[in-house]
Amino acid sequence: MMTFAEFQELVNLSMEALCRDFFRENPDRARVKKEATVVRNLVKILDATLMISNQKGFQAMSVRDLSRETGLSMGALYSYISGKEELLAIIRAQGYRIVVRILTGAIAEGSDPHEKLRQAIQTHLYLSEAMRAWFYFSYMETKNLSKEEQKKSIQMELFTEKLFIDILSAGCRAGRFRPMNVELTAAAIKALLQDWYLKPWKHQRRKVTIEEYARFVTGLVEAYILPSPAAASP
Amino acid sequence: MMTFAEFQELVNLSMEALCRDFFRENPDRARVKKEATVVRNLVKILDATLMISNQKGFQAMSVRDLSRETGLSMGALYSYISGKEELLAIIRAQGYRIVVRILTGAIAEGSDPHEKLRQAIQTHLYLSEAMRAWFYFSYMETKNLSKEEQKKSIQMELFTEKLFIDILSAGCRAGRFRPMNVELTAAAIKALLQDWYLKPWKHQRRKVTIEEYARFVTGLVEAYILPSPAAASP
DNA sequence: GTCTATACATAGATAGAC
DNA sequence: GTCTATCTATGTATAGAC
Repeated sequence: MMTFAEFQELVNLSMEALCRDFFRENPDRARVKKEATVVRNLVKILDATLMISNQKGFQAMSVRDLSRETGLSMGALYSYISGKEELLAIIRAQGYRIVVRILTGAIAEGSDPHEKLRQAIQTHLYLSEAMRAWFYFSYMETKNLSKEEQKKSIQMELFTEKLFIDILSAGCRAGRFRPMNVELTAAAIKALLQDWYLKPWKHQRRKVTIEEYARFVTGLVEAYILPSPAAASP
Repeated sequence: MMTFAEFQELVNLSMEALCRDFFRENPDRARVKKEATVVRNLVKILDATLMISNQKGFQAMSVRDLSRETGLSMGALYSYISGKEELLAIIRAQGYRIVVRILTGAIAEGSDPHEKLRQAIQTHLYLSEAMRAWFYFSYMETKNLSKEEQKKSIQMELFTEKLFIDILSAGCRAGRFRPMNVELTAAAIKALLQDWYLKPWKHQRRKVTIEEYARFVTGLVEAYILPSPAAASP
């Protein structure tokens, strides 16, 4: 299996790459035109937004906070973003694209259900670690968004959960996994994976590495879904 | 095992009982003196706070929102609370007291580790369902609190987790459970229990009852911690 | 006890100089 | 491209009539 360091190197998830993509797709969005400048400042703005929001909440973050943290004046800030609301849309949309791309790519690789499941658990964990601030933000702020944005958030949760549901279902049909409620099981897997980035303080304090955590979750899930040795032999 | 309806009837967790307790302990806190009035309005205020905050976040809830929702004028509101901040303190403190009381009480009842574990899982779930708004609020707003209040929140998470750690440890020592990383296992149980109130929409949509969910979590955890039949027999 | 009216601070956003 | 100064809306909180 891949280590987290290898994963992080393999997929370039830097905020810079993300902002460059965004600028090239929406070149006329900002008042400023030079790519290098836009990317440089957009990186600052988005990084600062995630950091401040994850400390005290997006709503509590004022644009003045953002100005102080980025070193840009109020006026400069508003030449890159149309307002606070747009920040939410950019962050969410760019994040989702990456998540969909990486997760579906990783799962396609696996051959049998068992291997696919391990791969999905590990990739989901690694991805959330590489984009921890984004995942945390996305989870915590969802309920404060507009109804429409909330819907997209829920769709994303259900999309990633569906990846697990499909793997589990395929495994059941193939007789590799024992019969089970695949929806509940997939929901449980999601909850375990989310706990990693929702409570970083807990795992840091106990010095649990992400590789250990991946093995633990895999073991816990497998103990539940694999046919027990006793039942399988006769 | 007890059903949720029975649990809810057994322990009276109404907001009214909670507010009455609070008033009797802090009789000189509010400007208003008549118990019936204070309790009646405090119930309105706290209920409204939880409802609005859980929809758009505590920070985004204005005192004017609170005034509209409770039917009390701004002036009247401020004769029950000293400010928005105090609301947080009241809600958190009263909630914690109840959680500690109910959980420790329920776990003391169980005899052996296995029974205690089931009891703890079920009670934690039922309690979070009976006080769903409070649990959701507590989870979502923690990161937005003052450093000191955050510490109390984390202590609470660790306290309830410790209940599970102790049960698991006792079970391991008694040879009833197989050897395991009890801290990781307890953390996983917490994550599964929290998922119930963090994503009510998911379970509602799938028509999963809380009794079913309790059985599912118990089954999942037991599959992991019980010595496997194959390993146990020789 | 409850209300209305209001003070005062801070928020988001923009105009126009440089 | 970036800054400072400023507008307007909204927020928390209080004073004082009833």
